[in-house]
Amino acid sequence: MSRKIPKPTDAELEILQILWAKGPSTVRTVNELLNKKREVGYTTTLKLMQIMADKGLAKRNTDSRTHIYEAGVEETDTQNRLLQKFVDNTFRGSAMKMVMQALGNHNASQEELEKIKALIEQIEDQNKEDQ
Amino acid sequence: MSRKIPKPTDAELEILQILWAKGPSTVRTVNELLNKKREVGYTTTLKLMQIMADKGLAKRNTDSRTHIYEAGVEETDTQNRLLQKFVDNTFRGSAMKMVMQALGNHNASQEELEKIKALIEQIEDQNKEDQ
DNA sequence: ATTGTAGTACGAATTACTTCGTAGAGTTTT
DNA sequence: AAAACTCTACGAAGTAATTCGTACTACAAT
Repeated sequence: MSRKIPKPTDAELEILQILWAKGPSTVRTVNELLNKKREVGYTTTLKLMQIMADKGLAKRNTDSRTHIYEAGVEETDTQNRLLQKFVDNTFRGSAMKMVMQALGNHNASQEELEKIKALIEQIEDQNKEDQ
Repeated sequence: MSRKIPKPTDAELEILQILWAKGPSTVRTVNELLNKKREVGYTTTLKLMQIMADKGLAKRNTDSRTHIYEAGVEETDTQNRLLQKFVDNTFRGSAMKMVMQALGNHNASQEELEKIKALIEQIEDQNKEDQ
């Protein structure tokens, strides 16, 4: 029986970001990277990563004394789950409203805009096929 | 000295959504609306709204015995603040990545896509002016 | 072999948020 | 005017997340 993997908390997400970006890492490495942003004790990071391994958010290899951790969940999947919840909570479910605000806020470069336009066209084509 | 108004918690945000949607309301009204989604005790809602008034997230008129509450922060501002933080935490600051995922995920209607295209054009025009 | 360094395990304090019970005061109903 | 109801205030329990200290073990250096 594989238990369902829960949504990561904020601190867990911070660590996942590092594991996603760097791949398999030791606690020390992760802690050092975290400390570039804010001060965290080594055992704090260790404990969190142990909890994450428990929950299935991370996998660890305990063959050598120094354990190696890697992400146990996919970056994109996780982002999507969190995005869904965020849109519900903050934009009452209106993803479009959020997209509009994000676009309006952020200084989008021409290149980024092109990518979005391409994506929109792709979606439109698909909408047509569905008819 | 006006204290800085803090970021609303999840429960507070739920209440703000109601206040934004309905305008000035009593605790009873808010509680009844909340209870359409999930069971919450009256005094729980009351306490939260009192805390929100303390923090400045809500304003209240105590002229009559039954206090009237209204939102103390702007909907769009608040959404933007939360959006910023969410993008940082979850998408490592890449608003565009998030937009792409939101667009890809959500089944956008043609009408919505048109709105976004219009917005993009607007941004592009402005980008040109800036040169 | 002793000392120092790096690692895991884990209990427990701390902090933040949520929930509710109870008390008391003001209204309304009978 | 008593009873029933509605409201605010507020302490405090409950729950979840974060942080860290201490104990213990393994390895490395002297």
